[in-house]
Amino acid sequence: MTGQLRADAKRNRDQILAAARELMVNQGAGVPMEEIARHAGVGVGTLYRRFPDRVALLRALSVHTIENMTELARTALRTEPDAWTGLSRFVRECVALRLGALRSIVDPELHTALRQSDELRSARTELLRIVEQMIEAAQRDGSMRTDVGVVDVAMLVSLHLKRPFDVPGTTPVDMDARLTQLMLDGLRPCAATPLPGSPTTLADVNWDADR
Amino acid sequence: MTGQLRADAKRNRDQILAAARELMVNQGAGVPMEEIARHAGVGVGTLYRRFPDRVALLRALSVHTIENMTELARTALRTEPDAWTGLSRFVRECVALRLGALRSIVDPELHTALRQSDELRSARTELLRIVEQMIEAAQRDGSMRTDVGVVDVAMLVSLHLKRPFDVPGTTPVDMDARLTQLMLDGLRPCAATPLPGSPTTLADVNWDADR
Amino acid sequence: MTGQLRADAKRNRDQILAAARELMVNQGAGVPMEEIARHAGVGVGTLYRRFPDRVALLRALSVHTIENMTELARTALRTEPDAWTGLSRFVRECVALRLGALRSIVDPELHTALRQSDELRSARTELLRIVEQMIEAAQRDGSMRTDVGVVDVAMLVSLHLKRPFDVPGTTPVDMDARLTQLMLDGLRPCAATPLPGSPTTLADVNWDADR
Amino acid sequence: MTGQLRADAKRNRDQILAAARELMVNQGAGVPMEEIARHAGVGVGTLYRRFPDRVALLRALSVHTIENMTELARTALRTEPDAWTGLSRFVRECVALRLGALRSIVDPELHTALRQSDELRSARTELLRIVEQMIEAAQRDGSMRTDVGVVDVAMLVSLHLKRPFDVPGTTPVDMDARLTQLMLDGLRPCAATPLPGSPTTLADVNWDADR
DNA sequence: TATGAATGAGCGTTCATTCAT
DNA sequence: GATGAATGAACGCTCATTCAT
Repeated sequence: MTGQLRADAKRNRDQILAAARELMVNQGAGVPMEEIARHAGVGVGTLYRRFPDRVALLRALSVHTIENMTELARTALRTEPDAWTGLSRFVRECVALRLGALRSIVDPELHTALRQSDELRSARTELLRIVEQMIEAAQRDGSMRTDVGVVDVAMLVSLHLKRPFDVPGTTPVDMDARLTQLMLDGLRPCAATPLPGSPTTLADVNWDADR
Repeated sequence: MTGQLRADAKRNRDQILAAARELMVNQGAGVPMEEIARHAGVGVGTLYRRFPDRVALLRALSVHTIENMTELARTALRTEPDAWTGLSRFVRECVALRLGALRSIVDPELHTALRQSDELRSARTELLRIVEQMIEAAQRDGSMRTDVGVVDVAMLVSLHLKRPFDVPGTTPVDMDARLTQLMLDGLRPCAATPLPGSPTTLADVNWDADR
Repeated sequence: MTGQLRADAKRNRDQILAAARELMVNQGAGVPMEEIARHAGVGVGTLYRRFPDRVALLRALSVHTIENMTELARTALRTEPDAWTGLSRFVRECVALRLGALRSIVDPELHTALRQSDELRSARTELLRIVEQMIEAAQRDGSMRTDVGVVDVAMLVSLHLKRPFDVPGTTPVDMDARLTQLMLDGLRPCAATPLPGSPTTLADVNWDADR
Repeated sequence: MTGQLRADAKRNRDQILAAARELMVNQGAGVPMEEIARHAGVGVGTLYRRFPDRVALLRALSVHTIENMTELARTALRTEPDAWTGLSRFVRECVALRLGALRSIVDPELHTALRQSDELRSARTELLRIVEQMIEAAQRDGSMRTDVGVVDVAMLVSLHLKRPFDVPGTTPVDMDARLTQLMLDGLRPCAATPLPGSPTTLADVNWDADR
């Protein structure tokens, strides 16, 4: 009985998240709440019942997204023959799906609000730990330069999540693939020019300063 | 008399552009027009007299910015010993100054509006031509991979114009330098993995499709 | 079976009324219906089943309150040695319990809606009749000025139902007692300054004009 | 030149305050801002330009009102033959004009916000000082009971600012006069029943606790 | 010509009420 | 009969743009 109700509610929640993801990734985090509701096929009231305000919605979306990414990372690590291939695949998938794009779209004020969330914090840490494993393995077997850490890679990927402009004469999907490959090549040991500073790893970061 | 007035007017215009640049780069293209006017030390009315609406302001700002970049590119080309060094310097300068950041901040709707401008179009072409010279020279002397074109590089740089998040435990300026270097290393011939598609050069692009 | 249900229903009804009274007296008649329901430990649906809208709830609440007051008046009349003492006690009790405060909290629009109720009308008449008895007796034995009627007293008391501001340095309960005493002293014959108009009694009032 | 503009602006400001006073006194402090604007003959934007939010409007209104009251008190003190007559006149005028009614209409939350204002605080103190002079003089010459202080009187008057219900068969203005007279008679020495606590004067009150 | 006042459309959010479960 | 999810109208407030001075 409650199960039924919950099913409906759950479905609504999911539709809202899906609509929000699509609209926010394409048009920025400022999309009118009403438009999100409309796309999800519900009234604004329903949206607000699930997510008390825009920040809450963004938070839920971010956690959801990060969990998707974690899943992708795990699969890549498990499935691919070596760490570097796994990492490359993971990065390509993130870019293709624009997973995580939200973090980069958010305006500074919202961004600050987001950082407060413990749930987000721990989801992020879990993800980064897995990516760090891939990186360390790749560095150990010599397929990746050793002067970069997870945080460097995360920042790099986050830059690539912005959808590039449409340039008439090119196809966006090709452009994406080319840019991503250029980024990956920059992580290889061969061309490595010494970097200023030192690799930024999970251990270096004091996330608590966020609080 | 008119000379006086024109001087004043010019000054107003410049102050407005400066204020707009600073505010928009830091807080996004959505900054209230009134705040821009206040920072520029003029009334809103004056702002609107110079730039009939937000898009016009953005357009002027973009042209101005591109002209700055062109200047930087020219100087780098003239001053540095070889093309690759010139290109690297130019890229680092653009990133450091966030020149061009506006294009990437702008929301899609504004972006479309911007593309309509002939003035912008020709300023951009002029800039890209110079960068293309650097690229071709660097490719000729073997210091740069040959499967990329100006447009690829431009897209790549534009991704790096987004200001990265503050990660507690790192300094933004270091982070910038590291990420930029990684991007540049990806453009070197040594690690080059074959790219899908073909290098996108000025000649390949049909800008007219924008109209 | 039905008995069970009715008992439950009755209990729900009472809980709702109690919650509504408490919240409305303290926070005004505008309290969200959902908050009332929550405080009563029921769902909104249940609240709306019992009371089709806010006005109906208010009406029930008012009737209930007036019945309480009637009870107090009866007891005071029966228990106290003389009419004036009885009246004073009744007034003090009403003020202390903020009985009737709802009438004064209600915004004009709701107020108009309330007046339509026959049930309310007759409960009120019953109460006023008893108070009138006390007044007439007190006037007869010389302990109360003779130029006032029930309606005057009722209006006066209703003014005193508004909770006074907290003034730092005073205790609300003391303040209440002082203000109430000042009001009662004004009803004594001794200081009586002639009043404009004539005493307003039950007989003078044409309640039907409300309809 | 600015004078002209200011004249217009000033006129708008005054119209807004007048509209706000009328609507708030009659319908509570919750009147839609848009309705206030409409009554004032301006757009909402204008209202918000003058008063950044509802609290600011209420604050301005309160200060304005208190200043009116101060003026009335001063005149009464100067003009009437003795202090008691002056006080009576002042009280009657306040009631007739519903001056100060706003303080009593305000919902608790707004009320708290209002107390923060230094401007309001000092206007109020100035008013209370003058009323205190009248009270002390009246007490000295034996025309007023000595167990009450300004704060008691202020609270009493504030209760009487609530507009009484329309009772069919009575005229509101008569009702006002009768109720006010009853209040004043309660302040006379003759019928005085000892009050609990002690007179609350300006000196007793620790307004700073508000901050 | 520069100013900043005025306008009103638009967005975020709340809440009374309805209705499917 | 009880529940609480869904709806949408309404209100507070902001900001782009216009226009009187």
